[in-house]
Amino acid sequence: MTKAHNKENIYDVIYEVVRAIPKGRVSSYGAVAAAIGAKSGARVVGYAMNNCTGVKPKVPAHRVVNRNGLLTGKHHFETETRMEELLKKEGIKVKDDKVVDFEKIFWDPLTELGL
DNA sequence: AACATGACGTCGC
DNA sequence: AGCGACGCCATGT
Repeated sequence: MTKAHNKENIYDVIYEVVRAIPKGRVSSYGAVAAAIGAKSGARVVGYAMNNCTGVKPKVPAHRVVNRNGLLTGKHHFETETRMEELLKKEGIKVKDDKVVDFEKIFWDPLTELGL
């Protein structure tokens, strides 16, 4: 298990960035990783997402996809369809487990946050 | 302390 | 263009 009472974990930073993603927008693990300083730690971002299942406030992990715009983590949600359902509900179109117009709705924290 | 795993990314074939 | 292998960082055993 985690350190529990540790502060400012790398996850907290990741959650913060993910929560900053506007509705109707999506981001990639690599982009978030770069935003937190771990540009090569895309895997760590995914790891954090896996742990965000019981994190407060709720983390919109469904807005985070891989570099291909593919919903690679849909299997980790409550249900496999949960992720695309949430995305569609926010106005994001999902086709074949892939985000439609991913490049257009892509939200880069490094740019949007002014980093 | 070392090995194995993972919701990724990039290079190579 | 599609598939495979290696590399990166953090976590768990």
